[in-house]
Amino acid sequence: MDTTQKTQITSSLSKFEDSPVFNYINSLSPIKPVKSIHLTPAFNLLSFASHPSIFTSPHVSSHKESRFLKRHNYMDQSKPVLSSGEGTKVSTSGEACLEAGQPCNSSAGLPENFDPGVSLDDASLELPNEPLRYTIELPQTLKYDCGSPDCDPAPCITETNCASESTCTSLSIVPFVHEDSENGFPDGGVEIAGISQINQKGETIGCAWENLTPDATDMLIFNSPNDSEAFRGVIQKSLDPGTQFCPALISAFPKNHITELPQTTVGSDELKDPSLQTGEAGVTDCMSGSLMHNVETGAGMSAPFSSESSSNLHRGFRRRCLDFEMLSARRKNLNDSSNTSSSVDNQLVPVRPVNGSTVCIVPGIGLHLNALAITSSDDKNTKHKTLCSGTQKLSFPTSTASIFTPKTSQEAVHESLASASTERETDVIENGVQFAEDAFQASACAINEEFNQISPKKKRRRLEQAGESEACKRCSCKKSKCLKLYCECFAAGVYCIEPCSCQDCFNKPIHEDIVLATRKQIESRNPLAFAPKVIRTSDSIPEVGDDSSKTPASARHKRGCNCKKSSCLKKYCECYQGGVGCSINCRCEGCKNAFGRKDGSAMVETEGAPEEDEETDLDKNGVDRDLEKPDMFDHEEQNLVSALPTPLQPCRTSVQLRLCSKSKPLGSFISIGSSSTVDKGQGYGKPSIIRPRNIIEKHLQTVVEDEMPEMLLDKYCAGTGIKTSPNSKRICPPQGSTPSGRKLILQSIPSFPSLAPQH
DNA sequence: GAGTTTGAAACT
DNA sequence: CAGTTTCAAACTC
Repeated sequence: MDTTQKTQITSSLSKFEDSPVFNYINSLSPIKPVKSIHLTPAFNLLSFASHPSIFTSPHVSSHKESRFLKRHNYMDQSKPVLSSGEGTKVSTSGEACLEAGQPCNSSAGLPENFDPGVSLDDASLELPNEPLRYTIELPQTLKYDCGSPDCDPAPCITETNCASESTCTSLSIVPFVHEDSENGFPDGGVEIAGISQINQKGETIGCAWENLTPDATDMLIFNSPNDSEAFRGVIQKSLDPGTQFCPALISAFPKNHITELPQTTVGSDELKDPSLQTGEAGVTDCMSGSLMHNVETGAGMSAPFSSESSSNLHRGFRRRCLDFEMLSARRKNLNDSSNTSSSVDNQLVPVRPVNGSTVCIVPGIGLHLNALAITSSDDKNTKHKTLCSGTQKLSFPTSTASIFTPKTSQEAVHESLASASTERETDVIENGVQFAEDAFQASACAINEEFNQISPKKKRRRLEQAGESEACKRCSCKKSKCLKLYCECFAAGVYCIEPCSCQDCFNKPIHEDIVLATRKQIESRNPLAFAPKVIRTSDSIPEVGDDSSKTPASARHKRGCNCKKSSCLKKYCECYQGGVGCSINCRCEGCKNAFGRKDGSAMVETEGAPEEDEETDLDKNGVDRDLEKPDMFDHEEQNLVSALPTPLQPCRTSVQLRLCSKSKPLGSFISIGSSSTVDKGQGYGKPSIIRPRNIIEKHLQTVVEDEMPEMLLDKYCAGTGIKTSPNSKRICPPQGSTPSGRKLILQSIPSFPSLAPQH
């Protein structure tokens, strides 16, 4: 722009400003023109990862976003500490913000003004109420903060300081931008806005703060022994009240939906915790889902700031946060785009669980999420142990439910879900739910991780021993560089994290390119390589069907096992580990799989009735079958409730696996049509075990798994003509893979979502 | 915590 | 496709 233009603009602006109309608008709108301008650029840089890359998402998008969000979170935490000064950072935008922030903090102590009272409160409280406005309001809050006398106009977030550093402003501004749609960041704006509407409040604030705080969170890695403890306290807090969680969920939900959710719980609880108040904003941001925020906030908050503890916690979360962020962003997008179902499909795959509530899974992200979910589950489990001694069953994985624990939360969720009449709404809600779950799980996992960080192995063992080892994926690869399927993390589509004890790990966001490339390679060899190992065969795969009965549940292992010495009674056996019975596909010797023997006899164990006709049964009513077998949990939560405590591990495993699959590619795979599949679905192998999990999870899991396989099969088998299973084991049914209904679903299914970025 | 066992994954 | 090797989880002590 030429100076002339600028001058013109400025002049015009001044005119406008002068005009009463402008004033009026100004009064109404929180947005400040100036900020918006700065922001746009910043945005680009920051956020957007936008697309989930294939695998994704985790890496790029997540990474970036995560950072973005993270900061927020951290900021909150750090806030108190901030003053200390981290001006040093320069590199990232966030860092830049820091600089900007510093001045603010130091200068005026603005932070306090800024956050605490107003912003936080508003955020937490208001969020539920006025989802839509958040975007707008946030800015306002910012304004207020900044604008507030306390904050010097100059130093604060506002333009002057930040101006130089677009990031800073950008963050705060973001919301504005979004609404204003001023910038050309439609996406960014949207996503951001979408990501955390709720967050926005906090975020916005958080942003500013974060900026101030900088990456400290990232940067700061403390090994404070206390962390765990601090965490506990926090976590417990967060966990205890289901209510808290609710808020998180609420936040997770699309704005529209949010309103529906019970607000009361949120506000009160969160507010109660001082810690929450302060820290949450940031946390929520990260979580986008806000799920995290409870936990984190609690953590962060609780520790009055031992930056250390909080930092650690955050770190742990971070990873998860990324996912969440991703999810949230996408969800928002979905919501936004919800109008255009098609678009949505690509990104999210709404699944309809039993209840009819749909769950959306993010494709690319899916992996992550899935992984997270899985991991989370594990983590959750672990947490439960530690945190909730009593409630083992509450598995985080199911996470939301468990987390929400309190019925209230769950109920609220359900209600919200139920409330949504239209599919979209349901979808959205579910997305929200899922998201929340994911976030939650992630958070949980993160927490656990943090927790566990001390000694991954030990923790791992503990968990495992506890039977929850599976929760968060952790690997200890030494030679594979975590770029092969040997690596559980990689196989699960997630990045390795701190708790991992791997060596020379390349499965990190930093090496995203490598990871993706490797994934592609592997997928090229075996398209199903990253598909869930456990598939619900019954419907989809008749082949097995022949003796579908094999697997107790409708679920089966994708390739089948090849056990020779373990008699399929140990986790060495993937079928057993997945909580499913062995099937024809298995080449095991001396199969004694408790979930169902290869010959089919075993299956009986669980049930008396053969599953054979799962297809028929499922087709008719997946439920029926399930009913027969506890294994199957259909989707129904009911079953869960009744669920027996069978071998937890298997359950978990199965669940986890499913989750993983889910998270991975599955998400992407799952298509809208899935509903049908879901219905059928159930089948986890011996799901009975699984019950503990939340309903939601179940739904998700079931859906995902079931569908995935089918989809995969269909795709590969029918669609591509590739019949093979990766191993050459029959994945595709010789005949027509799916009997009737399923195929439809498959078609709808996007494609192999797998990690691979866009093929 | 170290070592062994096991079976999937990868390689030939 | 089958056999072998590599690898890391699962398991045991």
